Amino acid sequence: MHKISKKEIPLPTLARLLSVYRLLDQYEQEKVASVSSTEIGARLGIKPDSIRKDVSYLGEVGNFGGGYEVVRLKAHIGTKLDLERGRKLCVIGLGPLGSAILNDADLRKRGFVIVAGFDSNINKIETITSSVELHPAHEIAEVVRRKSIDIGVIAVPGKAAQEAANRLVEGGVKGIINFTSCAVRTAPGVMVRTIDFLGECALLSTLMGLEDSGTNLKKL
Amino acid sequence: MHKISKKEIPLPTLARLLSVYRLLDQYEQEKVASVSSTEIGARLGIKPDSIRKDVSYLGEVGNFGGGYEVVRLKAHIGTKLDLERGRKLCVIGLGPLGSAILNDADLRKRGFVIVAGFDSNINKIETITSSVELHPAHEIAEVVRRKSIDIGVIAVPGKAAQEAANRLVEGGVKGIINFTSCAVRTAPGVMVRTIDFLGECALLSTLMGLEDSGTNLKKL
DNA sequence: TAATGTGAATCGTTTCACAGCG
DNA sequence: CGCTGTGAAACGATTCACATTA
Repeated sequence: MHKISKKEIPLPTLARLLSVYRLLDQYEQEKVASVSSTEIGARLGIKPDSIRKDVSYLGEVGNFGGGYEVVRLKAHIGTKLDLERGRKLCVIGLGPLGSAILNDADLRKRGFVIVAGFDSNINKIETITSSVELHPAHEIAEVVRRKSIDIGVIAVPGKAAQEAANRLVEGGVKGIINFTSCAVRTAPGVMVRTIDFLGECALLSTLMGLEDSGTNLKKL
Repeated sequence: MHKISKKEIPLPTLARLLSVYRLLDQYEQEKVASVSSTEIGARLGIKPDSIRKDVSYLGEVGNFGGGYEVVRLKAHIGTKLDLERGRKLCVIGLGPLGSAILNDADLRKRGFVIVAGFDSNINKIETITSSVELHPAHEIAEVVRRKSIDIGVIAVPGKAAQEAANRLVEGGVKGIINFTSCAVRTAPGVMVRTIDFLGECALLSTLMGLEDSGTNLKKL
């Protein structure tokens, strides 16, 4: 089987494929047998064309005239993208946000397990009740290495983000989720995704303030 | 002055401009007088070319040969994009995530004020301690309208997201931040930004699993 | 007939390269 | 001379249109 590479599949396509996969999981539980690109698109707010092209990056799998078999398409995407693999995460920063993530039940359902939490404040480590092992921040690199943690989630104040990232990279993580508004630099090969709530608020607010300038109506 | 419209400024540019603005704020506090596109870019992980083009969407403001005056550029961006305007937010869903957002101090610093919180569980409303007014979920539309809330933050379980969005739109919000993995549909004119932690984890994990296929080295 | 799969056209963004200015 | 500002070229993703097939 041909192993897919980053180069041959656009990032937006990958992101959409993942949400299609989740949707298919729902359909599967609801015992739906088959769906069309139109139905999937309507449900996800994506054009059917796009769904079809996205799916076709992974090879043919649909039934001409009869849409996609739910089980088959799900398996197809899952296999090609190796989605059922588990990942070990850790959370750095145990403020309200970090604590919320620690106890997030949805992660587990998708194969993500949080195996450690860190904070520079020793009090918090002793106070917080959680099923996850908690450690002081200076042990990040060591624990990440020892437990072979794949992904680090940074939930510290902005100023401490780069330092946290450095320790994670030192420990050998291959991916980082950064909840800070601050850009973090890492070694090549370590992927970073930033989730910037404040930034999204600002973007939304700005968009709301700009002129619409002309109708968006294409056809009447 | 020419009022900028959504059509004439690309979304990615807008997002970058907002982070430039935040960076300038920092520089201003550090009493830095001027910066070049190269410095800004290095700090933000963006190419200098891009910074210059982004800035130039708003008109000329730099000093040829001498970079940008921090104060002037900040004012320029701030004015053109009307960034100092305040916005009223509300949070729907007072689980760990929603509660974390309620107490987020950074929002205030940027002109965002949370003026209401909602949950369908009456117990939570009575239990949670917060400076924000809390209401049962069935009052969403009414309170949003009465307080002229601009933005609704959805922090409920996925299944309840669409319903929450409907109530927000009914109340007249102009923007929604959706922390759910589920797509929400709204009336035209109401902007939605989705922050999907689980999705980001999945995307990161998948990217980590794909082949790099060939070096990325352009020049040696 | 009702859907998929896909080259080709289109659209939008980024990058390039250099003219212009202090 | 250094750095901005900007048309033009390159790139990447989306949309279109239609041939294809159960």
